[in-house]
Amino acid sequence: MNYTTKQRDAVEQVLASSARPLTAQEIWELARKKKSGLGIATVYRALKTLTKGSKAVLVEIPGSAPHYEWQRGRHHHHFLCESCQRVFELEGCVHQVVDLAPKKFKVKRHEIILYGSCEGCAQK
Amino acid sequence: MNYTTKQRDAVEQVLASSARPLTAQEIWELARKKKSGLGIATVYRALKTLTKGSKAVLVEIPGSAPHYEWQRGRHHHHFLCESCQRVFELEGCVHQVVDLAPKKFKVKRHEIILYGSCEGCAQK
DNA sequence: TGATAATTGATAATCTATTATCATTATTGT
DNA sequence: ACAATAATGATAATAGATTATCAATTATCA
Repeated sequence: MNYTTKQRDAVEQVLASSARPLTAQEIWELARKKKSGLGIATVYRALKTLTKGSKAVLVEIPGSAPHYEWQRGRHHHHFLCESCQRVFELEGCVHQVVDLAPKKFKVKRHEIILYGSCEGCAQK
Repeated sequence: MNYTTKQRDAVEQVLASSARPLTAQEIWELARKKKSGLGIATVYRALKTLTKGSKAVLVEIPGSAPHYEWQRGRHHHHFLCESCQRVFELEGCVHQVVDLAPKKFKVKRHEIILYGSCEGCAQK
């Protein structure tokens, strides 16, 4: 009940080799170069399997389409370039942000999202 | 070209008197108590006018429906209670978060979102 | 008060990402 | 190679929030 297929391999390879989170569309465009004829539905099916297995993570950034990123384990945050619309991973964290909550609130997780221009777009 | 109506007043009053961001549905339910028969479309029309005029702001939190909050001017962030699904405003900020971006990136704004349980839900 | 133009309520339509459907094709264990 | 079953591709369908449409109602001001 879990065959190995070229379509799944293609999706997994695309995600695993990307330095930044990608949209389902981007993944589709890149993966179909490895497996022509690949359907978008199969991309979603593969993404679903990967996220359920904790191999990939859905990244939701207000103001942009849903992105998917390979699960590399380390805690990090994101940057959305409002010019090219690409999402970048940011290293590190400012853990003190959890102190912004009232003392009686229980903070389980947090997100820090920066918006602006990436290196390439900032130069123009 | 801008009549004063009870429906708009109702929507504005609901938003302006709420301590936390509300969804369009919540605003509708509260505002129709002030103006019976109020339609959801009118709520959206009022929200659109208010946000365009910078009197209200759309608050998007991954994992929850869109919320709207009255524009009170002070910089702040949000907390989503994953139990009751309500969004709360948090006072203050940890400005160092902007340093998470690579030096050549230009950071224009940022969002900090905390997730967990609000006071009421944490007790249960 | 009346004419004029904006607003409203009900609801159909839209939008975008994702899922369901189903006939066809491919993978697996024997 | 073969039967059994899972995976695929094309596309219709779905979901949730918001917008468009349009006849009926209402605010405004001369």
